[in-house]
Amino acid sequence: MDKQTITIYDVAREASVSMATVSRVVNGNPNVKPSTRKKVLEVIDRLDYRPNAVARGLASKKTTTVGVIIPDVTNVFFASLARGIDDIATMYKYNIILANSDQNENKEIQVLNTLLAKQVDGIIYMGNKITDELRAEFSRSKTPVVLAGTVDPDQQVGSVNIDYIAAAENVISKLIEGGRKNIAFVTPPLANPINGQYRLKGYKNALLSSGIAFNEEFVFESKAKVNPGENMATHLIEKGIDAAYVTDDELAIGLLNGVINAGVRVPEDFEIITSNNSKIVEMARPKLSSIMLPLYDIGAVAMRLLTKIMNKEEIDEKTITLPYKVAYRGTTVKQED
Amino acid sequence: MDKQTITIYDVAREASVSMATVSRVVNGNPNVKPSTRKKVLEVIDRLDYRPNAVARGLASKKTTTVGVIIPDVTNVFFASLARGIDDIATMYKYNIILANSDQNENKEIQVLNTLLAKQVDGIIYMGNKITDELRAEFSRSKTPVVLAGTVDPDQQVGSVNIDYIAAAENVISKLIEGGRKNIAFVTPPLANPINGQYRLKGYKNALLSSGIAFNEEFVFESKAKVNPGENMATHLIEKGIDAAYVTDDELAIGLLNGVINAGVRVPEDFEIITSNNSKIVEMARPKLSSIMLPLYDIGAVAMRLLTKIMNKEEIDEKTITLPYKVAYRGTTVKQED
DNA sequence: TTGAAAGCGCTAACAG
DNA sequence: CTGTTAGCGCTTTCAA
Repeated sequence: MDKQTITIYDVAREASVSMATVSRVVNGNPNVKPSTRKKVLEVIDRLDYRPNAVARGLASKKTTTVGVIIPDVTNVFFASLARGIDDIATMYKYNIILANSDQNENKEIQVLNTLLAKQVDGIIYMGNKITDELRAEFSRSKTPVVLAGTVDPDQQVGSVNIDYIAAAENVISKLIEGGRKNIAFVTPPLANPINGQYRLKGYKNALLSSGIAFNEEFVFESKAKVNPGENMATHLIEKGIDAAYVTDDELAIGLLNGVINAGVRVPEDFEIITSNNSKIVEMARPKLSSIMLPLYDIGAVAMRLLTKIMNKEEIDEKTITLPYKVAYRGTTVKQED
Repeated sequence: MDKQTITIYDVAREASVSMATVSRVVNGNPNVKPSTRKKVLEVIDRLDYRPNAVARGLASKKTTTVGVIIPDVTNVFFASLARGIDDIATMYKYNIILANSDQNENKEIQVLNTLLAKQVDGIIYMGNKITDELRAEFSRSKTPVVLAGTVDPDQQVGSVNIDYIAAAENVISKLIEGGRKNIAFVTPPLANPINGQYRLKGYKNALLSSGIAFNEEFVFESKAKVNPGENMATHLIEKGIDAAYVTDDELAIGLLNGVINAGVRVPEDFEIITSNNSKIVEMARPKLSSIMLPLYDIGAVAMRLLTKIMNKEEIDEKTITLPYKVAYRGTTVKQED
């Protein structure tokens, strides 16, 4: 036979109290006489009783678990956000159900639905473009949603990001000040508004204020992987590119390696600055200069915001913009700020 | 008011059947007259009914979610395993609750308990050493556990790994054949039996069969990070090391960069071969030679094994050893197998 | 093929 | 400070 699972009822019987009282001590309700509490606690310990969270969830309509939709855990960028999310979740007694979406729209909808079926108390979404269907699903359920490292131009739900436009503009301006004229904008699909709208806008702004004409040929779109980055190097060099602002770290390290392999000196003849400051930047040689996106913090703050919403606390501003810095390392001439 | 959550009861009423019947169609029970099924399905669609998984879990005692204990999602090695786990989990209609443990014993016990409280149907554990307390908890509950990329010398629970001893012995022998005499064993804490027992044993075996004496001074223990690896480089060089077998990819890329920065040529004067073949190997320049640990597969197979156990199917062998290959790339003189 | 009814283990009024 | 009593939304016998 199975070891009989022991319930709140068993504890109540053994302690000669009602299950309501047991429930109270389990939930830390102060309205219990110390001696009673002690007695109950003893029995709980003796019987090795463990409250059934599922039953709890059904009765209280709260599961203390939040759903996290992530493109791919294997991507250091998102993994770092996830780590921030989980730490804060744990701090507030929540668990996370992690689901990979591969940025695939159907999968996202699908995953969202099973998350809602599981009655998660909230959802953190990381991804790309928020499609209309997804937005519709979000607003159709009353389950709160917060976006982490993901923008929704509509700002219907909470979100945590940095000012991508200003950050890009900032670093590109510095490149220009340093004398670079032919600066490439290297990025994964522009479909992601962070790249296609915000960062690209920062890039254009920087060019504009320096009187440099925007050249569509200097925008390179590719998969966010090392090899594509490495392979595109000669291509950029042939075009006379002398610096690149890259929006993904894997792409950046690939490009860096490709450029060096082609015999071009970095940073003397070719500068590179990337955007996420994930741990990849220090695996590079020379180490990659980068906008210091506070990855962990974005995840942590997003989760914190979500706890507030779930808790129905007052929110001053649900669209949060975190500060950022820039780390000038080995792939730029400028080595400090 | 809240939008009233619609229940199986509402569907039953609207469709003029009993909730039992609705339950049957929702669960794909064949004992329902096609016309009835059709009618119910229509109502479900019209009312946009979504079964409450929590209630389901309570009634059926199955949650279709498994707990995954991971040291740190941010670590590419574990993240890759997690990806394999999630994909197979999804395939079998399970969701995963992901919990970071930081290899911290208390946290692990703690996490395990909340996972059990949430009535997960199974657990996948990734980590380090299985402490006695943890093992005790594992066997105390009837919830099945499978280890992924983690060994338990006791083999009480299921596990998926490769033959770490043979793999290490293999690559180190090749290094010796190539003429290397002073080969370092560079590793994160030896407390993990994969490193401290298995791989180290392979290292010793290789030395032994070549008549080389084991030198304790050639074993370097460090954190599994890039910087420690980079910093230890000169240290190794001073000791006359001319090759290194590294058990962690981050450590390996750090060491590689450190060695090159010190002006030593790789692979001509110093060879490096690492162990996990995570995506880090191709971020290195030259690319890191590595034992091809089938990361994704280990996770996938572990989850598959778990589904079988949860399903109470016959298991031929719960201690699974996957095959591996070796990729000789730029950090070894030998460039093919 | 379908329905009635008894739980699953716990929370949350409500009463005392 | 403590007990009684309804449910929470669904699965699952057991009958019909």
